[in-house]
Amino acid sequence: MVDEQDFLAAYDPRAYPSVAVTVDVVALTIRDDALHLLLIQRGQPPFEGHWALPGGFVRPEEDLTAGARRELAEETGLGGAGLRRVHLEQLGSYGAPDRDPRMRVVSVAHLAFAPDLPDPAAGSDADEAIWLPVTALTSRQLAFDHGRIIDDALERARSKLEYTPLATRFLAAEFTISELRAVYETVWGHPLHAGNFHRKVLSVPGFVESTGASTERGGARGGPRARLYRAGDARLLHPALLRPAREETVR
Amino acid sequence: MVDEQDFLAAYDPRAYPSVAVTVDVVALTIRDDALHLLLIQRGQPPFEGHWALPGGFVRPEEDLTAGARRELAEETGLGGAGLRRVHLEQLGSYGAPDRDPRMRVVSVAHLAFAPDLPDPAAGSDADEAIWLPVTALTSRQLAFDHGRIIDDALERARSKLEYTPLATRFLAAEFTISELRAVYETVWGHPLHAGNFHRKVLSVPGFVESTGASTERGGARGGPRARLYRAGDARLLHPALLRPAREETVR
DNA sequence: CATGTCTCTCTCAATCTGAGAACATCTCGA
DNA sequence: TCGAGATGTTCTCAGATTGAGAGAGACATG
Repeated sequence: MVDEQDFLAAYDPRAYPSVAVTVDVVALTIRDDALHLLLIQRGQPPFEGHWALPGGFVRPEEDLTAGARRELAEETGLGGAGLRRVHLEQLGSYGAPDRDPRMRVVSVAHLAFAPDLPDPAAGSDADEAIWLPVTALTSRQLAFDHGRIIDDALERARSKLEYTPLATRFLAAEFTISELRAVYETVWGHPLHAGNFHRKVLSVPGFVESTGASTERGGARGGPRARLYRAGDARLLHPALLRPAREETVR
Repeated sequence: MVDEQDFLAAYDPRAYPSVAVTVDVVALTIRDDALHLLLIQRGQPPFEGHWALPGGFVRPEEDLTAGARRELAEETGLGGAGLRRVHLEQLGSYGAPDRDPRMRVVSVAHLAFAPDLPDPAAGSDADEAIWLPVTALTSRQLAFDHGRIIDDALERARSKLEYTPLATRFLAAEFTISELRAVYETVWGHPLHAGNFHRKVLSVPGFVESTGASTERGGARGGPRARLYRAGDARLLHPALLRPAREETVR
């Protein structure tokens, strides 16, 4: 069971064939009531012209999450203050031996939830980064195994909204219950009952807290001014805000 | 933002400083109504004499999960057939720059649920592997950041029992509802109401299916023979089997 | 064979959810 | 300026789910 390489590596990991480690980020935001993610069109082979997640090699002195935060900052043009409202978590690692034709590359994928951000400045990095609606993904060619990473990320995002208050990270610091509901409807992909959602959000301890203020105007198409809330101090929703039953996905 | 190394790596990842990638496995099982995990006492520095998770370097031709499965097989002595009943999933990656004093090592941690297995054969691998009760962890010195990995794994395990039927992976192919309840009580660390648990398990579609048979004898301390079930075809529990409220952990 | 344990079912109250409705407030176009 | 329509918020009510307790019957042990 113990081969020569393992034996050497036990004393000195440098004796083992090297692997490159990258961090990739699935950055999600909501624009015009549609879920968007940040993609970059590749300028060189492999997969030249295909779309890829923002990412790059981990630097020697930085932690994995720090690398992801750096990549996100580079591609969005966001500074330290702006990044603070962005949620970033590790999604998982992807390391199939043939996922990069050049050499063995293990990618540590991350997932980010961001409020609506301006379009990336074209000159901030060498490549062209854009916010693409997830519904437009099928028409784009994706590089490497990024299609699978994105699928996993979207499912994680849907799931996270159920038991964490992270939906608020898609919104400004102050928001209305209806705006929060729109986040859920966009990420989950189906409408929710306004009254029941309202009741549920206010009943979960620490989900949101009232600012006391209201919006300046009513809704664009009518309706009264809405009360404003900010994110509460809960890290988990209890009881959770569950998606309606989805029998198909269960088996 | 684009430094020399990034620039080179864009064309050839080999130009980038190398990182070692390992897979580690937090293998959990239940013995004598106590949660145990597989640990190995290290025979060489660094952390000589400390306890570590089974793991090792990823081989060039194997996927991450395949590497974890191989490590698990080596340390448990389990063959292909035995491994099939073991649940294995990726937990997350740990890559703090200083987590291994020798060089930059990124570890892709995995989580395994196994039925009660025999003690590892002493000669199956160079190191001494044992099943240690998780309650005894505080008295052992753990190598690297394996303490944190184990903490994360235990929390993941507790959470997984809520919304997946994976508790059955701790049991033999056929089991009683009481044995299943014992798994939950062991992993969650507190007793459950027998009647309500029974009702819930049978009401969740696809969680368990009846074999029609019953145990040969009653319980060791009395009681009727119990009906036997096997795992159903559900991959998710819907509605979930939630832990009782835990206000403390929420904020 | 008496005692205590355990499986399994049942009841009841409390809570939560889904669906619908009521009502006041506001925007917009006629 | 006014009416129509949309929206925010609160209620009601029925159905489902959960927590707690109780009880009938089967079984091991001494």
